[in-house]
Amino acid sequence: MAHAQSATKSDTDTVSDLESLLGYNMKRAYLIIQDDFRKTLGEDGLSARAFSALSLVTRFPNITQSELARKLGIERSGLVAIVDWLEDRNLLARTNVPGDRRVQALVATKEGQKTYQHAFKAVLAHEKALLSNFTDDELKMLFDLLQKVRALQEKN
Amino acid sequence: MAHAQSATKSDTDTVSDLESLLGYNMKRAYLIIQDDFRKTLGEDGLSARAFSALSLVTRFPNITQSELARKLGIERSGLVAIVDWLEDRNLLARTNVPGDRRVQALVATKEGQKTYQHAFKAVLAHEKALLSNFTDDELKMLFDLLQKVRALQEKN
DNA sequence: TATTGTTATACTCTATAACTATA
DNA sequence: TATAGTTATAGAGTATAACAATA
Repeated sequence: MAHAQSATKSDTDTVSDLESLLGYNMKRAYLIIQDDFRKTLGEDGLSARAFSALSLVTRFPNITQSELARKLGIERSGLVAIVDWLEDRNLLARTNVPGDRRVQALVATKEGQKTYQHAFKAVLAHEKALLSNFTDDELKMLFDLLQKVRALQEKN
Repeated sequence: MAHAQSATKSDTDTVSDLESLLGYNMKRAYLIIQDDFRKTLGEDGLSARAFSALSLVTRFPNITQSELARKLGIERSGLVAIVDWLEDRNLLARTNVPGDRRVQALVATKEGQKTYQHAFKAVLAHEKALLSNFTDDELKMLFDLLQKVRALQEKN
């Protein structure tokens, strides 16, 4: 992807060809956002994983762990620790499902819902502040283009 | 960042508010590119870290490990294993620097340079293929916007 | 005192494989 | 046989702290 080369002649001295790869640019940009996220929710706050999981459980009450793992794009096994962590803090609960005793339907507690709404607002506000020098058009463009990348892998 | 909402009314049923966060979109998009990268260079090929390190050593011969770590945005200590790995495969060498015996200047071997050039071309070609349904304008936009995100954190 | 490279160590994230209890 | 949740385990990737050699 030989783009992003609005580089002047003199940049040739300092710019590496990594800069012309989307993967490299994406990783570096992502790390900045990720760092901001962590600062926002704090040392002992929700991890990105817990945040996403809690979000989806809030949005889809009684979702199963398998289904949640699928939506998050991780393995079932990896979800156990996340759900344990959230359950330990009384943010969500595993509940029995009449008719299929294998399944553990997940529901957010009142506290979990409140915690999530609070965290979501904080993250949104911090992103807004971080990206304050982007125009609305630029932000829309960025979201749309990232969505287009994500669409390359249809499954949901 | 309440963008990316070209969502229709009916999407409200299936879309979570995670979709309105840049961090979430960036992570999902990045994982797709990262996955493609790994498939490109194969099981026993260069890792992203080794690829980036080899690239910078090729681009900046005699770079020190401290300087390389700084450019990669990782700790000095983390670089040791990467350099060991590359040195074991005869892709680069640690060399003594007359005048400062603390420093280990890194230089790519002939084989390292060849390996990198080959890998770079492969990654570029795979990215191009992966993103074949993006217009040139879209790609330029995406690169520019990611650069703008990266610029939020000036340090090199 | 400060810096370079290094080791030891630990933590997060993730995957694979195998188990159990159900279906 | 197949599925949901779980456990055990291992491998990246990364960070912090401390050390030896050198400046």
